[in-house]
Amino acid sequence: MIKISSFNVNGIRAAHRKGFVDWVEESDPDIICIQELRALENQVPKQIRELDYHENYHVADKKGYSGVAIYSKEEPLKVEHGIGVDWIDREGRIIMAEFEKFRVFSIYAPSGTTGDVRQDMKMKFLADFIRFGERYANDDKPSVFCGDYNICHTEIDIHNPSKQHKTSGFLPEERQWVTEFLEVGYQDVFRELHPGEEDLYSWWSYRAASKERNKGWRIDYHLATPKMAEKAEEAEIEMKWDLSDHAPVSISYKL
Amino acid sequence: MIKISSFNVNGIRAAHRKGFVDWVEESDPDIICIQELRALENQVPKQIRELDYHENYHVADKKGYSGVAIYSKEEPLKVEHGIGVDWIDREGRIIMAEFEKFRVFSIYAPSGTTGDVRQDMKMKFLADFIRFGERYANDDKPSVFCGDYNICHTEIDIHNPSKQHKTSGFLPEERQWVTEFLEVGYQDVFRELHPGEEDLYSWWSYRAASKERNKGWRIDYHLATPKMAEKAEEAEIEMKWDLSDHAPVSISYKL
DNA sequence: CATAGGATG
DNA sequence: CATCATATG
Repeated sequence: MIKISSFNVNGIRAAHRKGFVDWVEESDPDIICIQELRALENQVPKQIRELDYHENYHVADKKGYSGVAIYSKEEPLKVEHGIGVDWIDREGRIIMAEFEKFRVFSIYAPSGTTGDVRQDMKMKFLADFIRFGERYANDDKPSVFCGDYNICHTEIDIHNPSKQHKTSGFLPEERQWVTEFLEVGYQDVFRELHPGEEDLYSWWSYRAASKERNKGWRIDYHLATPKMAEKAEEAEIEMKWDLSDHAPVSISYKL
Repeated sequence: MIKISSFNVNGIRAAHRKGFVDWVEESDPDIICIQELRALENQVPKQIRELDYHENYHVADKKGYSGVAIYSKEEPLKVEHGIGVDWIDREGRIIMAEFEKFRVFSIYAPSGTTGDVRQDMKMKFLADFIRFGERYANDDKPSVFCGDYNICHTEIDIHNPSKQHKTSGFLPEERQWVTEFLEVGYQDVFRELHPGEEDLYSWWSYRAASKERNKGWRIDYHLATPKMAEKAEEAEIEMKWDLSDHAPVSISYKL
């Protein structure tokens, strides 16, 4: 069994102060897909770097902004950064680690909440990203795209859906994009293991005590090819840790 | 007896979080000369504004920067802001409150620690300020200029003096300026009440545990005309409070 | 080392 | 509401 966790840490240094290392030791994932590192590699706290994982990073040009990583107990056979689109790759949003039996991606899609300019870039990112996804959809080697997509797919993925139809992250065109990505050949592994189950979220606003009231959004996914998804056994959102505004989404695969 | 406190709060909002109101209630000064407010008047915490003091402010153009105030139990007969030099007055460094029997000033001299440009401005400020001091030196009404001058006068006003002769705040020309200000007709009231006494400081760097080791500087003064200084009875640096990197310098005058 | 404001989420 | 960068001290 391989346990893979997807976790937007909202600043690895902040998460470290709140007990990131305790989480790693207790949850003990084999692979951790990190998003929003908000640090350069050499700014990652020493206690984290001393964990028994191979670390691979893809950071943004801009300091303190974005950045993804994959930590793995096993050393990857190959690591790739970005998707080959310059402006995207300078924002540190995609990294891939290839192992003998599968590939893992750590993905951080742009947020569109700050206005039209960023919303337009988000949609551009998504358009390019779907083509990137097509490259791996029919490959013999199973793949899983873990990360923060900043989109809730369906009404049960967001609290108070009726009031959110004009909110970035739940716009019709964004939700449609998730549907299209699934049509390319990916499966929403967490949802398949918890079909129809309500009130399962992976992000809560820091405002208005959203987490204690569980007024959240499910925007962090494992999107996997069928050969990967069929191996999934158990999926959990690790809500008990308060390390970030997101919670780790951890899934065990029988590989 | 009138107790006047001079206190660089290093951000009134931060000082408030650490118990500024407790200090006011326990120390109970009649007049508080505040420096480095680092807030607009309407950003001052409500609990402070609800204290039983008349408040008068002189803030900087730049938000979160500099700013002085005088809080007084009695309402001033007159309040004046600045010294009539535009660039100085836009930095919120001087306010005067006039009462029946005396005048009080709250002064915040520039720091020169960030480099030559600011050091030059500090010396320019001091040159203009000495002319401002001359206006009140021979006035019948006693005056006291309370504040943070960012200068240690003599070797006993700074820890480790032999190593500081090239440090902004203890440069020969700065120390000479204090001497000249005294020659204009002001007295260093705290020092006159504690002549020759060592290890009396009003500021400690936040670095290297300077305060617990009492590795400080005395840069906050009551500089008073003779008619004011002769009324001083008791002077204390209130080190027990940890509200700022400075401590309040409180002197009681028999007026 | 600490306080602010500003950008970003 | 929170994290980070930058200016200032």
